[in-house]
Amino acid sequence: MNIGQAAEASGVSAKMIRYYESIGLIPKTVRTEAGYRVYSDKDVHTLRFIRRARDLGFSVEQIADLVSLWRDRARASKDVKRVALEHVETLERKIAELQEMAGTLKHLARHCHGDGRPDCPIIETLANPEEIDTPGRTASRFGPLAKPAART
Amino acid sequence: MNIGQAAEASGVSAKMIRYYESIGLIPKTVRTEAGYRVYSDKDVHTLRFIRRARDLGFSVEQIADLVSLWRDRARASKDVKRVALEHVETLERKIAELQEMAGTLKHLARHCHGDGRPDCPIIETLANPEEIDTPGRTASRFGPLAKPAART
DNA sequence: GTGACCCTTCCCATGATGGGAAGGTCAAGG
DNA sequence: CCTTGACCTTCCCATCATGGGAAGGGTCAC
Repeated sequence: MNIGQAAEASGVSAKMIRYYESIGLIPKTVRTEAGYRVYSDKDVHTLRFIRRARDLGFSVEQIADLVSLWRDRARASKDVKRVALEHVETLERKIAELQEMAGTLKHLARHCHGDGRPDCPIIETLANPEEIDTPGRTASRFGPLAKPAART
Repeated sequence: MNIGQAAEASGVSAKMIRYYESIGLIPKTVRTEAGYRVYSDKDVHTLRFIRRARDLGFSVEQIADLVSLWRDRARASKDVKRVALEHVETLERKIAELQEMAGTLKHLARHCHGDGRPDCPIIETLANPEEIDTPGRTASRFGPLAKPAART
């Protein structure tokens, strides 16, 4: 099977297959005399594994770990679980970060007329974070400002 | 004020200030005879605006829009609101995507012993997505597979 | 043998950011 | 006046996973 067919069958683009090979995530394949890469069904199976792991958001580095755990029939399931749960933590941190952004924006947008007039708490808060809208009740969502943190 | 002081005062790194200038997000500054960039308090104010917008996850492109709306005293608040709500939608799509990943993984991890034994539904599902764990009750979280979508 | 595809490698771009090198500038203290 | 250290300048490279595209060669069916 050529790379195009392997790509089709696995859902991983030919470009990415070559890339994964170049970084060592998958081994170098056999080549035809003309230099074409040749893939077996087993290779396609591996590629599918990789694609599913990507779909779950694992980094290539983590996938390398997962693939080698997969290959290792004496693996300890706790090692797999650890990789997975670490990733879950990363995902949840990211989710919380995005939720904070969305929450702040929705709060601001709720108080923006959204008509032809120029006054707008969104722009005003960006310009001057001292909680100008709804003075009093609502706690400052923009106080310490979504931490300058992990810009991932 | 030199770039280092402007960076300090605004929370935007000197590197990024130069970058923002290079892509036209902020105008070219005055320079001293020696070629040093010089910043005013007004410039720092703009940089702070930009930083807050970044903290809320706006792209540089959106920030360019926001800055020009900010400058435009005849702006319509609906234009600001539109930019904000579009971004909220993007954030929420992203959040949903990450939540699906995290949900799937937590589900799988819940059924993984996480001990020294090799059998592990996480790796097995990656290898063969035909819902091997808890056969029966639980709906396939891995059926159509987290869509190959937006790998942002 | 020719056209329609396929494959190869190589380079470039993305987005926002940091690292670092090589060299110029400035202010303070000796 | 000169040195030193902190700052500035530009330029290039790296990140991460992915796609685009060019230039050149291979394969196959008609």
